[in-house]
Amino acid sequence: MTRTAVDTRKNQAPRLNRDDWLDAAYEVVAESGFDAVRVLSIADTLKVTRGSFYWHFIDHADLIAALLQRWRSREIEADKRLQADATDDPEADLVRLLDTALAYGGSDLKALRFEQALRSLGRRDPKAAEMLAEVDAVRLAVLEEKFLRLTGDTRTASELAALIYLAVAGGLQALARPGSDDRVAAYLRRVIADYLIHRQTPGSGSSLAT
Amino acid sequence: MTRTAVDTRKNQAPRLNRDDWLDAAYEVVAESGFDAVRVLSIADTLKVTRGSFYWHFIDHADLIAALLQRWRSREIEADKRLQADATDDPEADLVRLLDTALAYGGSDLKALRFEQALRSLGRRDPKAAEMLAEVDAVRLAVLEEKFLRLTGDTRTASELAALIYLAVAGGLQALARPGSDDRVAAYLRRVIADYLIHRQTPGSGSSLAT
DNA sequence: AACCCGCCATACACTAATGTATGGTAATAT
DNA sequence: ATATTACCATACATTAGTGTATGGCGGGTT
Repeated sequence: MTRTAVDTRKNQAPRLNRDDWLDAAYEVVAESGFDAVRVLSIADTLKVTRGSFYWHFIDHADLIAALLQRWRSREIEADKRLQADATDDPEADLVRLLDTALAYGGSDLKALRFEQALRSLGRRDPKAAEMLAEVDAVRLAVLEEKFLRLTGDTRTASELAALIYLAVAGGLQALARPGSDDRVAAYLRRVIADYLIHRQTPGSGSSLAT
Repeated sequence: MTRTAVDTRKNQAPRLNRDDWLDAAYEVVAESGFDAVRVLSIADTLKVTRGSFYWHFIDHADLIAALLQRWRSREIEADKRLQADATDDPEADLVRLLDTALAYGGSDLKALRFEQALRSLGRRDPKAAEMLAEVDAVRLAVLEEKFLRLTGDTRTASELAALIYLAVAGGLQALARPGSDDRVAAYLRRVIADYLIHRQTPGSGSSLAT
C-alpha cells in the first residue's frame, strides 16, 4: 500500500509504478474479494486519478491477470525457499511446514485472505483455477516427499499429504474468519501434528475449551 | 429454477412467488457468487421484469437476507434429520455422515458451491459469518457426540471432530472445483475414514494414481 | 534552450444496475 | 357486475463504473 517507487521529484508525491497499483489491488482483494476491485476506488486510495491506471494497465482485466501472475510466481518462489531449508528429519520438517502454514494464517492474514478470494474466483475463472492447481501441486509434492521418507510407503505418503493439505486448507478457512485468534491456530497446529504427522493419541498441549 | 407456484391462469406463464426468486438467486450464487446476483439478469431468466421483483422484495438487500435465512433453516433441519437416523454404532454413523457430506459434493454440487460462496461472503458480511458459525456449531456437535461414544474421551472427541470437519471442508473445497470427478470424492472418503474414523493404516481401496 | 518522454489530470461518452412511480390485467371477492 | 387484490410491465430518474481522448507538467536529453 505504500508507494515504493523511488522518485527524485522534490516536495511532491512520488509517482506510481505498476507494482504500486498491484499492491493496492491486492489489499482490496484480501478484504473484499476480486469482485470488489474497482479502478476508481483504488485510484482514490492512491490519491491519483484513473489517468494513472490506464497508463500502467491496458484495462481492468489486465490488472487482474497481473495480480494472479505475481501471486503464482511469489508462491512458487516461497516454496523453493522452503525446500531449501530441508533437514534430514522429515518429521521435524513437516512440523515446521505446518507451523509456517498456520503462522501464515496468524501473521500474514492478508495473504491468507487473498488466497481464499482467489479460490473463490477459481470456481468461475479457468485461468485462476489453473494457477491454483499449479501451486497446490507444488505444495503437495513437498509434503509427499516428507511423508515418503517418514513412512516408506508411496501410497500412504500421498494420502497423508493430501489429508494434511486438506485439513490445513480447512483450518486456514476457519482462521480467515474475523474473530479467530491465535489460540485457534495453536489448537489446529497441535491437533494436526498429533493426528496426522506423529499419528498418535495426543497427550500434551492445551485444549481449546479452557 | 422451475416455477413452483401453482397457478390457475389458463395458457399463461404461472406467476411467481418469493421462493421462485430465491431459487433463481440461489442458482446464481452457486455459479458465480453473491456479488453476481443482479436483479435484472434474474428477471430475464425468470422471463419477467423487475416489476415482479420489487413486488416480492423490498430491495436487493432483502433478497440476500432472505436467501441466507432460508439456507440456515434448511441446514439446521437437515442436521436434525441426520441426528434422527442415529444408530447404536457411532463408527458406522460417522462413516454414513462422511458419505452424506461427500455425496453432497458429488450429487448436490449446487448446494456445495452455494456454501462455498457463502463462506466467501462471510469474510465481509457479519450476518453471513454469524449464520455460518451457527451451522458449523450444530454440525460439529453431531460429530463430537459420535466420537465421544467412540473414544470415551472428551478432548479426543472434540479434537477428532474438529479435524474431520476441517478435512471435509478442505475436501469439499477441492470437490467444488470444476473438473473434479467422483473418483476424487471416493478417494477422500476412504482416506478420511481410514485415518480419522477407524484410525489405522489403510489397507484396501483404490488409489487415485491408477 | 528547445525538445521529448513518462506520468497524470480532466472531460466526455457509454453501459449497467438499482430503485421509484404509475398504470394495466387477470383472478377473486362482494 | 363491480370492486378489490395480487402480480407484473413500462418508463423514468439516478448512480456507479469503465474506457477514451486529449491536454498539461516536471525532468531528463541533446
